Amino acid sequence: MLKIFDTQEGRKKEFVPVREGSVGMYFCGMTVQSEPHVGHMRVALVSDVFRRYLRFKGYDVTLVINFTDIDDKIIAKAQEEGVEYTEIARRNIDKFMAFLRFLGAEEADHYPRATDHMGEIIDLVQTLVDRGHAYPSGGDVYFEVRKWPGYGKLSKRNIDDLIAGASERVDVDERKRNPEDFSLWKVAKEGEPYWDSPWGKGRPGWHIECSAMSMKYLGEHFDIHGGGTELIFPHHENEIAQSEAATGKAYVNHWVHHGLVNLVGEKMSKSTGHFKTMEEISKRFPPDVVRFYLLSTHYRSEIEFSDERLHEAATAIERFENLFRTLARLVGPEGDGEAAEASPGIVEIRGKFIDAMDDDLNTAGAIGHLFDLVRVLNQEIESGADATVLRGGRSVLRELLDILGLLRGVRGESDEVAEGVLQLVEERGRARAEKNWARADEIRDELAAKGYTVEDTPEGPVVRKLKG
RNA sequence: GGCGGCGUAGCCAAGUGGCUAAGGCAGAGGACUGCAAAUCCUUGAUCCCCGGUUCGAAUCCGGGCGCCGCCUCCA
Repeated sequence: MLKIFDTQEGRKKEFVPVREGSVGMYFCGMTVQSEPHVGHMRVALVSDVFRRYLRFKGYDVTLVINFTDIDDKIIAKAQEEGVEYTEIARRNIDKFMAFLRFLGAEEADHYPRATDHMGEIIDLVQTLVDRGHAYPSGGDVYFEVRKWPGYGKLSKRNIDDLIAGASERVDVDERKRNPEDFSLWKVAKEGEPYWDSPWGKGRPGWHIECSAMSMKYLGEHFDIHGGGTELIFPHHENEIAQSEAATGKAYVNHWVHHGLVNLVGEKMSKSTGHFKTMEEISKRFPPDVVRFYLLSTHYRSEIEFSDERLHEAATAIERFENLFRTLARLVGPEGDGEAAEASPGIVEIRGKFIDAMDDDLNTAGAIGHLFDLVRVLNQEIESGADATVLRGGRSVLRELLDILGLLRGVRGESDEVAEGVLQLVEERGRARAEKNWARADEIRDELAAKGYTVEDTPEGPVVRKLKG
């Protein structure tokens, strides 16, 4: 039975879809004010693995990831660079999409942008005004928080504490009836982009777009809404208030919040400039390494991103690659040849993997079981198990790796080698046949200098590229 | 000040009442190898501290210490 944690209830709940057989998921993607960083990749990965696993469980999944492509910072950045705000948005959205592909995340079904949904946003604001939950004031429109009794149920805060705690920071604005009210629509300042609305020229506040767009693509009540923990308050709290006040019904069943990605103990933050861009990461580490690393901690935990951690992940990943290479050598490529059912030990491990994933997507536990599976397969190889059994075991490993989206490109083929390398390997073979060990080792050093390592197996030498 | 989270072997990290506390990285010993590599075998934990509940707690409750996040744009 699949259980998924829900921030609102503060516990794992059995997953029961709103509509039988299908799942609607909405994740807050990014505000495209600056380049995507590793933190954004965690959303991409968490949503991707949720989708893969729910699909594995037989659901028809619709995934929506939004882009906030209009806000103060984007406008400021555009003015600073002297370009249209759309240019800033386009550039960063393109990068986000490129890194999704880099990581091997499947495309979402929809990537809605705020600026493409002004009609829906304005309609929703109007509904809230009509229902008495919001009020126009000086070209702005505000949500009246005190009129919504459920306010604070997600973030477990009450309004008075909020005001007291943040008294120095809450905007004091004479257009608001109460300091805790938040804007649904903001009047356009001179020189800013704007859209026409019943309240004059302006643009949406930050929170309303997610309500409008999620309900457009997934309905007024859907299954999973996700994002980073820092979005719990105020963004998601406000989203619940707006959406439920507008529709009069429950909005989301499972609020899924992943932990933040830190760099050496400190949160990455746009305001401090303390973050790593994906561009930097993608140049230095292969996709599987980044993916493996991000999945080796439970999604709700914080995770520290460091070179040391990434290098460990790279070493760990090699265990899988080595196994696939050995298997390809012994029993041929995947899909070829007769396969028997995997051995009982492997079938048991498969069950444990699924149990872990059923338990709120415990990818860290699941990966632990995967290493058990690797060991069992290596043991079977060592003990000379039948090729059909090995093929069966390999297909289970592949099935489970696919759920995590790992090692999809790794088929165990030999590495491409540069010119002259094979000749050296052959020469080394001759030297070894003549027991000229000194020459053989010398050639091995030469190969290492060129970036290759050679392993002697019963089936002959295997050349591999050294990992940089 | 308010709200919330975390503290498990050298490092990372599962486990949330009951078999010998997963797994990875690093380390040590062994097998295999001409030597390696890969692989296999063996090897490491007073579960932050102090009380309490319980037949039984890493796991629940109370207190303490330490670290972190949110309350303001942020995945």
